[in-house]
Parts: sequence; C-alpha cells; structure tokens
Amino acid sequence: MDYDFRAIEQKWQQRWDAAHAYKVANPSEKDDRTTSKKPYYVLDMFPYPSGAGLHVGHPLGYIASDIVARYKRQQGFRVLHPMGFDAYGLPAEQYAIQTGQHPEVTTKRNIARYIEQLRAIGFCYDWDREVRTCSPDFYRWTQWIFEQMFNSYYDSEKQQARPISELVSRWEKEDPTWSQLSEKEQQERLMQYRIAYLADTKVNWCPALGTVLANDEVSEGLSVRGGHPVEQRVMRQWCWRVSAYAQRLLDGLDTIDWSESLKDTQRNWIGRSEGAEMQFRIKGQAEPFTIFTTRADTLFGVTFMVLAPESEYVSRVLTDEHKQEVEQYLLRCRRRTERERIADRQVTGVFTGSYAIHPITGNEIPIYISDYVLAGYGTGAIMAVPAHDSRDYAFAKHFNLPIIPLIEGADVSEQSWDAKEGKMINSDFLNGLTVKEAIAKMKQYISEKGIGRVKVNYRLRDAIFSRQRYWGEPFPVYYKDNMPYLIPEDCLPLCLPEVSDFHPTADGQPPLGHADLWAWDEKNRKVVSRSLIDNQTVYPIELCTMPGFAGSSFYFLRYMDNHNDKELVSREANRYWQAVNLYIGGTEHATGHLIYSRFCNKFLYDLGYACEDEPFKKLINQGMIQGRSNFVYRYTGDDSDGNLYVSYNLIDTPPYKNKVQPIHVDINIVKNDILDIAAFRSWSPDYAKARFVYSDGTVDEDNPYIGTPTQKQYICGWAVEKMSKSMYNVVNPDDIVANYGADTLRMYEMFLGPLEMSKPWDTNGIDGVHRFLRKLWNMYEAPADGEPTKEELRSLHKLIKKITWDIDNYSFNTSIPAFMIAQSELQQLACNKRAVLEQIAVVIAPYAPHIAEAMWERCGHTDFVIDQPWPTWDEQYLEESGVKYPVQFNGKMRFVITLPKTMGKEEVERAVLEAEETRKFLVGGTPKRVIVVPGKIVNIVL
RNA sequence: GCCGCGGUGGUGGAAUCGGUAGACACGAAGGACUUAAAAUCCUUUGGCCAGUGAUGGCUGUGCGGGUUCAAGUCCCGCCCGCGGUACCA
Repeated sequence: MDYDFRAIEQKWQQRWDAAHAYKVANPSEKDDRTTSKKPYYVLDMFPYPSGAGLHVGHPLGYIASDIVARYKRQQGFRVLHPMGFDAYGLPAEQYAIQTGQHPEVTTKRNIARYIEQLRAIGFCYDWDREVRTCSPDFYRWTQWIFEQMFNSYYDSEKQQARPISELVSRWEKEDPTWSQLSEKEQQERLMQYRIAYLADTKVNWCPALGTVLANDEVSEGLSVRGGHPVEQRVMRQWCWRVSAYAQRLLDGLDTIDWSESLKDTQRNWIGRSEGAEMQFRIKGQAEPFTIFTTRADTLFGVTFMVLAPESEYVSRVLTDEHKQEVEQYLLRCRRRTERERIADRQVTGVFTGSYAIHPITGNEIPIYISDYVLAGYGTGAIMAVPAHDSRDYAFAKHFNLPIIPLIEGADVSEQSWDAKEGKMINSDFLNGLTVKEAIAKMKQYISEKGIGRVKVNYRLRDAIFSRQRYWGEPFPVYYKDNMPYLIPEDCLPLCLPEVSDFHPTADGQPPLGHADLWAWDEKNRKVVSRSLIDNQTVYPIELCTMPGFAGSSFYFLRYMDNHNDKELVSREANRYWQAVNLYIGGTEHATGHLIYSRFCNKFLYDLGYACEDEPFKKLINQGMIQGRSNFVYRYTGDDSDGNLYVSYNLIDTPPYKNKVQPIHVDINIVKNDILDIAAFRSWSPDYAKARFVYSDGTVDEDNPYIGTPTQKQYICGWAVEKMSKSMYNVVNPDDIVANYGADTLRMYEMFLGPLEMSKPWDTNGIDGVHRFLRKLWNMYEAPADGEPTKEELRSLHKLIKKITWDIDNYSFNTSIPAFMIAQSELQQLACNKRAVLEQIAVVIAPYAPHIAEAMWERCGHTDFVIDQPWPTWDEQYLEESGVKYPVQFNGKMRFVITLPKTMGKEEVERAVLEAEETRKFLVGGTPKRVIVVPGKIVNIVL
C-alpha cells in the first residue's frame, strides 16, 4: 500500500485527540517529586498571533522542542509542554485603527488560525494548558503581579524585594520626619522605593504609534515595530525597577546553561562598570557636584567638565553672561530626535561660564554642556580627560582646550590613548605606577580624603511600563488627589473596557479616555461610569495599559497551574515543576523578554511565589529561517519595450550586461530555479506580454515551455533574504503539510541544518526526505516473526545509539541521515523482522509521530507508539570483530587494513609493516617512526 | 568602533575528544522501464593531471603563518559575511 500520509496523519491526530494522549496532569497532592514521575518542562517562546499566520520559520524551534518533549516522555518523564499566545500588542491595534475591527476579534481569529496550523504539524501540546495574555483569567495575574510590585521595595542590604510595609514601619520607628509628612507627601516618598513606581522619566515617544516605547523596542532611533521615528520626551510613566536587580541578573547568568553569546548580550545590556564617584566644588558655591568615572587614575589630566543638557546641575552653573547661549543650546538639544543625534555625530557644546575646582590641585576647570554626556548614566556629569578618552579628545580639539598626557610614551597629538596600559606621568603621587595600580591607589586616596567613593554603575535602566494604547492589560490603579491607589486584589481582574474609538482622544489622552465605564467607585468596590467621578468616592482609573512584556514575563509559571483561580500558581504545582528545563526561542528576545522575565521571576522568588531564582535552566536560540527569493531580470536597454526578460545565466553577457533589473518573482511559480512561464504571464497583468531570452540564448516570443532540458528554459536568479510577503518568498507550513505531510515537514526542518544556525528555506531538498519516509513505509508491508540477524541488530542498535546521543545533544539534524542509513541498510538486508521494525517505529516517533504510529500498528499493536519506552542499545551488537585501520604515510591516507580487534599496539604495528601494500608505499626506505592509535589509525613517518 | 556567530563541492550540510574531509540529501549528467511523460530504479558526480581501462598521482575546508606523527578541528595574524550594540565616562 502506498504511503498515504494524509490518511495516516488525520487518523492518528484524531486518535490522539480522542484519547487525550497529550493531557498532562499535575501529580496529585500526596505525590511528591520522589514518588511521582520525574518532571520535565519543555517550553517554546509563545508567539504573537499575527494576521499573516505561521510561516515555515516559526515551527523550527517548536519541532525541536516537540522532539525533546516526546523523547523525555518515552524515557518516563512527566513532560509539561504547553503552548499559548502573546496576544496583546501593537499590530492588532494598528489594524483596528485602520479597519475599525475590534482587536479582540482579529486576535481571536488569528489565534484560531495559529492553533489550526500548529495542530496540523502534530505537536504534543497539552491544549488544556493554553494561556492567552489577553484573557481576563490570565491578565488578572498580570495585574496581581503589578500590585505586588507596587507594594514592594528593594532592600539593598538583604538584596531582595520586601513588602513596603516593612519600610513604613522602619521609618515610623527610626525617622521622626515621617509622621509629620502629609498623606500625599508620604505617598510621594514611598513612590521612590516601590518596585512598580510612577515617575517623570525621559521616554522614547513614538508620535506615529502614539505611545511610549521601551529601550529594547527602539533601534537606531526608530520603533522596532513599524520603523517610525522616536523622540525624547519627559512624561509621567509607570516603571519597573529592573535596575535594582542588575547585579543579580548579572550573577545569575553564571548559573544557567545558555549560549555564551546570549549571556554576553545580556552582560553588555546590564553594562556593569566599576568606577568612582567624585565631588568637584563649583567656584563660588558651597555645594559640590558629583561625577562618575572609571578612570580615577586620570584625575590629574582633567582639563574641563561636561554636563548632560538635561542634568539638574545645569541650572546651578548658569551665569548671566552665558545664559542666552546656553539656553539656545538646550533648546536645540531638546528638539533633536534620538535619530538625529545618532545620525549626526558632530561635536557640539557650550561653555557655561562657571568653573569647577580640582579637588587636589585646586586649579579652576571650565564647565561645559554637551549632549555627548547622557543624563541617564552615572550622574549625568563627567570630568573630561581628553588625553585618554576619545570623546573628550574630540571635544577638546573642537573647543581648543588643553590636553595633558598622563601615560608615558603615549602620543596624543593625533588621537587619544584610551587603553588602560602604560605607566603614569604628570600625576603627582601616581607617577610610575601602572594604570591598574593607579586606579586602585586613587580610589583609596579619594575615599580617605572624602573627595569621593568607589561606585558601581549599570547601564541597565528601569523599564518603562506604560503604553498610551488600548490593546493591553489595564493598570489596576485609580487616582486620588493625583496619587495612585490600587484596586483591591479581590476585585481583580479589572477588565479592559469597550471604547468607541481606538485613536487617542481629542485632548491627547490614551484611547481608554473614550471609555465610559472607566471610573472606580471606592465605596461600592466596582467600576462605574466616568460621569460619576466626584473625587470623593468615585475616582478616575489609569488610562494607560501595560506593555507587551507584562504578560510574557511570567506566563511560564502560569502554565504549571493555568486553571487555578485562587493563585498565580499553587505552591505544590510550582514545587513540582520548578522551572523550565529547556526553553527554545529566537535571539530577538535577548534583551527584552529574557531580561524582563528573569527580573519578574526573581521578584516572585523573593516574595516566595516562585521556588526557583532563574526561570530558564537551559535555553537554545533557534536560528532564523530566511527566505530564498527568486528573481527575473527585465532588460532595460535603450531598445527595450520593458517586456523582455533575460535568463539568469545570460545577464552578465552582452548585450544584456549591466542592462537588467532584478525583479522579485513569486517562488510558487518557480521550481528548481526554472520559471513557469505561463504562470508568470498570468501572475500579474504587468507580465502578461512578457517575452524571454532563454538559457540557450534564443529569444522566444510565446512558447511557454517548462521542463526537460531539451526544451527552452528561463533560469531565475536567487538570493537569501528575510522571509516576507513583499519579497514573494514566504513558504507556508500548511502547504507543505498538504503536499508532503507533517512528518516530512518535521523531518525536513530538522534536516536543514543545526537548530541554532540561520539558514534559508529551500524546498528543493524536501523530496529526498519524503522519499525516505515512503521507502521506510514500504518496509512495513508484512512484518514477520523470527530472530533478527546480527547485521539487522547492528543497524538497529547503531541507530538507537545515534538518535539517543543526538537528542541528548540537541543535534537533531544529524538524526535524519542516521534514519536514512538504517533504512537503506535494512532494505539491503531485506529485513522484515517485527522485532527490528517495531523498534525503528519507537525511535522515529519523536521526529515523525504519525507514520510511527502507523508503522507500530502494522507491527500488530493496538496501543500508542508515543507511549513506548525509549529503547537502550546493546554495545555487543555494535562490536565488530575486525577494526578497519586507515594507514597513513606522513599523514596521508593510503590504504585501509582490517585487523582483529584484540591486537595490541605492537601487533598492529607489526601487521601493518608486514602488509603487502606497505611495502609499496615505503619504496624501499625504512620508517622513522610508526604511530599506532589502537582502534583508530596508523601513521607511518618516513 | 566594540561584542558575538559563521566561512567546507553547483546547493543544504556531515566529520560529536586532533585521527580515512565531503556522510546523507538536493541538483546535474548518463542509463533502464515507457508509444511518450510522470513516477520509480541503477550508475557517475570537489578540482586538476595521467591512463583504453581497472586504477594511480597531485591538490583541496576564506587567506597567511605556526604547533603536531597527524589540523576543517588547536594557537597567532588577517580578509569576508551575518547578528547584536553604541557618545555608557
């Protein structure tokens, strides 16, 4: 019978569904980790359900994790392998603005499509555990976590989050000023400590999207989503105090099994730098100002100071004489967008008229303002050492300021010497020391003299948590006297209200400003109409919503216990599953999701809601699947009518050379780079009159040939690009499933190459994998009883060993050839032994579960192959009596000799030297040395 | 600029601990079957050279050095591609 993959896949998907084969229950309460099955948690980064559906790039990681999940299950683990949807976000809302369709409607539709696509591929997800961030029974916990953060502060001594009530009771005892503060003043003070807090911050404002964006949502001054310009603004925003966890986020990296490159990306993003803060007096003022430097050793080379334009020190150093100039400069800085600043690297700045006093020499140092100093880092003020910092150097050259070299032999006439190498000069008591010694000595000196202190700074900033958008989690917050108060925990979830319009309001409020039912009745503890706001018992509710990373920062915990309506996750469920054993997803989340969720998890850990400090024990980044685009080449010569297309092999030959324009062509009308000419002509009216210069150079007006080389062909060019609609190179998994089956898709995606590497999707090779499955299927025509032969067992056990090694090492690509080789060996042996065939079905089940079930059934079973225990291999079947020794002469392989396995080093040497072939290659000479690696190789040195 | 990853046939890739480079698959070429085509099967397939041929020789993993009996793999110095990041003091 033919390999009817459609029937097979449909049948087994239905059977799995009917049997709830992928349902994973938590162990009952009396079970614990020692009595129950061991847990294993395999997680995929949940997708944002876009309108375009899945393309073949998305399932790559899902297939890999599915293989691991199935393998672990067969090894006897209880495997948690859930899937859900990161369903809030900008695209659905942008679409709503354009079309007027409610984002909930489009989101639901998109999710339904995603589920359909995912089901077709045969993943072993337990759909009972599905979560969606936009559903109230999920975002209730998003809001709950926000409330916990609001009610917590970071105790820097204990290095953990603590209830803010502890801080209040400490102040009540120890700080007499506390009780004298008004309620509002107390709230304001507490706000400076809360882990979720409200603050005036400089934000990335994106006018086109009408919202604020987090740093990781902005790249090179443009929004990551949509590519709109972003500018700087100061706004009152909710923030997550991620920076408090900087050190722990850094230290935790040493305890987890992630790729070095991903850890490095996080380390750079956290950006720890050890340095010193130093006080400089301002001439004529009592109060000093503070700068941060990592090069305390260069204190004797300071020739000017620089403040960030937004620095609070600016107002203090303003002199009447320079006031106008400075204000003009500040205005100019404020007007510039981030993008302009990045694009235009010219040195700019202005002198304030004030001077600082050098803390050791007492010299007067001019104070400048320049936007190369950032307000958000360190103290927003620096001491400039032009000889040893390239930015200071450029500034000094521009304003003609003195440059004092501090390192012996450093030539600073053309550029600064930034390296921390060399011996100090011109530096008083530091002279003669190395840079490293000098840094240490100066730190000690300034600490002792009270000039400054040792300080560690982090680049990591707090995360801005407000979005001026509709399609997100509402903040459970209302405002009394302009101060935020929480909606009581037992009133959650605070559901997203309906709005008449998804645009901002006329007065510039976020879309929730259109909602009528959006006021909090404190007395009756419920949401009421805004018309009832009296600021006595009814108050306005926050109009912003939460950002995308709110829900994705903890969803992995919720899967453990997703139907629990009392707790985020029960203690038992959390203790059982603990943390994600294997997390697979793309690198694009390196500095966003993977920082925020580590932070959020650490916070929940501090409060005792999560039992593991790090949420993702092992993480693999799957590579991107790029598109493989095809091109046709339109002739653009002077005599062209715009309808002539030149075959790719001729575009560099006259008369077409440099006179063709590449045009993307839909990859669906190209096969093996040969264009389907009829399809091309009907693809678009623009090409209806297309004529072609075929690969053999003939110009043919209207002969739509395609096929064998005896006929005329048009060869397309190709390139590897991002997979996107506009490049006509999107490949949809549904089409592959329809044409080849899910098992072929799964195996082919793995076959493409190592999971972590980026690679282009090239459908050309898929036939080989499909052919293999068909050949394998044909071997199951009539499984027979009988003892397998030695050779058959060797093939089988070689395969078991290989596949086990591969999955344990996440080397999925190398498994496919192993299956192919086993199939071809067994076919040559004409093997039809049930004992062998059923084991093949068991080990291929993680990769190709549908055909594996059908093969298992053909072997006479009525249960599921996916529940069969993972086999072990027996080395005795792998042993061969003889060893094939490659024999090298001077490192060059000459021949292979087979010798008994039992032979020792000397015997092998003797046997090789006596061999007929050896004499030929010695050509009479005597070997200088013979290297024998037993069981491996022989090398004869002449 | 800095950090990370990569570079192996026409293509995707294999070589897992320094030990036969190119497994496996695609593509291509030739052949079988067929009225024909599709499908299927068989053979060949890194490059160069010699030979009618079996075969043999040289060369070959981005480039240049080095370590080693032996290097795609380790070390040093470059080149190229991809990704991330950037006035972070």
